[in-house]
Amino acid sequence: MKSEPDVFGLAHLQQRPHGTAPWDGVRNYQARNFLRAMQVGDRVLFYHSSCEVPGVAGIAEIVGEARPDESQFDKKSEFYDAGAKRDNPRWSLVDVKFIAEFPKFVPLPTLREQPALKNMRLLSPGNRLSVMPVTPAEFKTISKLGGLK
DNA sequence: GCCAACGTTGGC
DNA sequence: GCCAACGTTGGC
Repeated sequence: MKSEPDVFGLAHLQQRPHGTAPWDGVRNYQARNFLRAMQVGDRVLFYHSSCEVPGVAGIAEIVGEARPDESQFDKKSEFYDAGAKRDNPRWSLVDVKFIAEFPKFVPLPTLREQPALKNMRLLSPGNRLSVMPVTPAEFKTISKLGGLK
């Protein structure tokens, strides 16, 4: 899952009560579908985007499966969607919990150097999805680079 | 259903 | 700030 560290980084998640926050504001259908496929207990790589050094900062976990994202109905929200209907919500969110910050931040160029990650979706050209799947092997590789087992 | 225009994301 | 790669919108 991607987020801009200046807006909501891994440190922000850690500081929340119980290290938990709703992952709202996803407004892309593909990303939404990946959110809806998530299950409680799924581990998440927390990626920092649009910043000085983009890369993976650490690990989070899904603690609440997909439910309607209330901000789609909130006219004052930047995520308001006039097309979303109460009886058939268009956008979902999941609840995410902080697990660990990597002892070693894993910068994007390092990810690109790894042969084991050459097929990773995150690294494919033009990738703009803020939520995307990761294989167990990719997860393991990146965790090791980050200094965790 | 096609496609141009436009907006957004995100690395650099 | 630039630009490539999308996704979305709307005219036709």
